Amino acid sequence: MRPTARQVAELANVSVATVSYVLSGRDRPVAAETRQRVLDAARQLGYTPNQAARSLRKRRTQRVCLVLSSIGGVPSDERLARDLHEMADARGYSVVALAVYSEARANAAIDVLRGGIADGALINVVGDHLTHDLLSGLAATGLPMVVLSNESGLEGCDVVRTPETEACVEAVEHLLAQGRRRIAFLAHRHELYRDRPVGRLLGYTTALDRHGVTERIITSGADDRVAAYQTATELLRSPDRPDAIFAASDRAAISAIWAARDAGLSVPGDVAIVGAGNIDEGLITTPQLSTVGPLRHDYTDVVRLLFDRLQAEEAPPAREIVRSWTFLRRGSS
Amino acid sequence: MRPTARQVAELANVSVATVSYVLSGRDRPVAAETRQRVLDAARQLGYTPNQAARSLRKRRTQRVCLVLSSIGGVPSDERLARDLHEMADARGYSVVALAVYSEARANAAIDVLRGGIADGALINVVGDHLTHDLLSGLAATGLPMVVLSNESGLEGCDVVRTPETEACVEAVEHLLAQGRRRIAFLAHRHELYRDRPVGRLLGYTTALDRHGVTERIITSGADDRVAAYQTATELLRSPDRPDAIFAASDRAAISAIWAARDAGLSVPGDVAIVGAGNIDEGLITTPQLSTVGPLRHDYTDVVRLLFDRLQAEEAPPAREIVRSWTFLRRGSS
DNA sequence: CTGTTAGCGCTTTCAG
DNA sequence: CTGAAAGCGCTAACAG
Repeated sequence: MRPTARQVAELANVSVATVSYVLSGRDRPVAAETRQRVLDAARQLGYTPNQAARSLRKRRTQRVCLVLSSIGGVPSDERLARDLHEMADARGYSVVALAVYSEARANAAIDVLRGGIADGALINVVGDHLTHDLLSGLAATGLPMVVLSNESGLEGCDVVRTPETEACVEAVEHLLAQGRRRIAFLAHRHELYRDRPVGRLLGYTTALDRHGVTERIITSGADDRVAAYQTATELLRSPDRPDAIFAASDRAAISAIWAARDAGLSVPGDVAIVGAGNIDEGLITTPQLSTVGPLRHDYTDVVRLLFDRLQAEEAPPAREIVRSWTFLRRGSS
Repeated sequence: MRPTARQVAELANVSVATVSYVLSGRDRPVAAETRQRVLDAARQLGYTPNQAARSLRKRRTQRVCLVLSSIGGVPSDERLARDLHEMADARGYSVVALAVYSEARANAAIDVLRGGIADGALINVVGDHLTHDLLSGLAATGLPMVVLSNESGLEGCDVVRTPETEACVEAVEHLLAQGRRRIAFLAHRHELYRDRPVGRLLGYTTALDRHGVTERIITSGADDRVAAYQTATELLRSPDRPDAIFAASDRAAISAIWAARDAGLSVPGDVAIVGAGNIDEGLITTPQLSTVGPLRHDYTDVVRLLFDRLQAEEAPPAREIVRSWTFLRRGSS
């Protein structure tokens, strides 16, 4: 169905080798007139080289793979994807994205990667679908990869850490310092179904533990603006309503601000609200949203890690980047 | 680096053919004991078949490709992606996603598809990066594809239409019927840089034309919640503020509701607000958001189109689906 | 300057 | 029940 180099060669009256040299632009001297014939033939047939054959032969795909929890679930993924695409473009790579969603598909995604879909991978999957073993096994194949994860013991790849737990501790301590004692936490689902607290939830519990506050109000809702609004509304209309809400995502926190306003409560007077992620939208709420997160949303350093690895002669030592997360006090707390 | 079938074969003391038969599970009789030896050897070496080689040989990838404007830009993409993944899973396909972003990358994406990255494609790209010619050229290669587009003249593929223009006309006529005359439109960028109005913007201008209203207030902002908030704020604080805002996205419309409330205006008393897309979040605003959009967010019919095509013996005739879009009056208008 | 040829790693006849 | 061998479409020596 699709034309092959062979057909182009026949049409142009040259060998397939010449077709290959002309079209892949490798520096082999070829007569201008011949080159033109090949180009014409290729255009006429609508020829595009078969990537499977090419990468089988060259043993590289000129592709990188972005592995995410889902397509469009997490706001920061958008920036990560943009920055990756930008650098990939500049270095002549194309980008494909893979969504993990479930544990079953985590295995499938690993197989696709092991099957050689790309020369390298940038992995940002929250939750525990992509187990440590899966990741280690993949790294052990020699696939260049950089993983955004706070898990320990990841070897053979670059790791990007986000000290979110520490930053969340700081945020909750800030609330405690104001005298708030009934602090509710809106969690991401993936942080709830674990045997012990991790990540942002761990920040919450750690801060409370540290200050001898025993009350824990933990609900889900951070994954979803609507759920967050409903949860916050329930919380805020209950007789023993919290005096602070710490949400594991800014989106949920913003919903909480709206829930508070709609319930006739003042923020931060009646209830302080803090989010996580530092999305721009926090600047247009009334009051502006206090949050923990990165000061700048820039993943170029992360992305560079991957391309350094791809273009290195031999595998460089595993590197680690620690992204900076801080508490940003604004009007809502 | 990565083990090949040959190495598995040597370790198991069988031929590569046997390895292939055992691992790809095709129904060739093979002794239980031999099968086990192969399985063990494969496990021991951590063998995963090379997909490039496999699909070169089989002339199919068992993959489908989802082509989007961006990763995580459009809320409806999330549903589309989910539904596609679900059906792909059920039929034994994997899914890779491609983001187009710019015109340059549109060409790159087409090349990747022509290069045979997948057996079929589901394409949902707004704006004009993916030109009619690019799409037609791709369809002409025989690649099974379904395209979400209102453009006419797309041949050789299934097309999914969304009658958004008509639904938008209805929404604006509803505003006009209320006596609103200064109706502002918050547009998506891609609708602004065209020679003539299309899509949702066209709905806006058509309705106004039809009712002899000459005032046009067209701004950008629909792509971005923050920009929408700022734009709406400017609009609403100006001396000749609009009495209605029609936003090309619900996200922007919700920002506009906030902007109105923060400006001390009542919705819909002082200003009516209507969005587009019918996202769930419109149900938790105060007042609830009037919108145009689908009643149910379900893409299984769209996705089925693709898999029907993939699994058909010979190419079925091009089909067309028209998704239903309606005006949903709620509290904000 | 150009053609011939040997694979890349896999699947699938065809022989046994 | 299993192996040998051809070949998917391409690239890269090597030979001319």
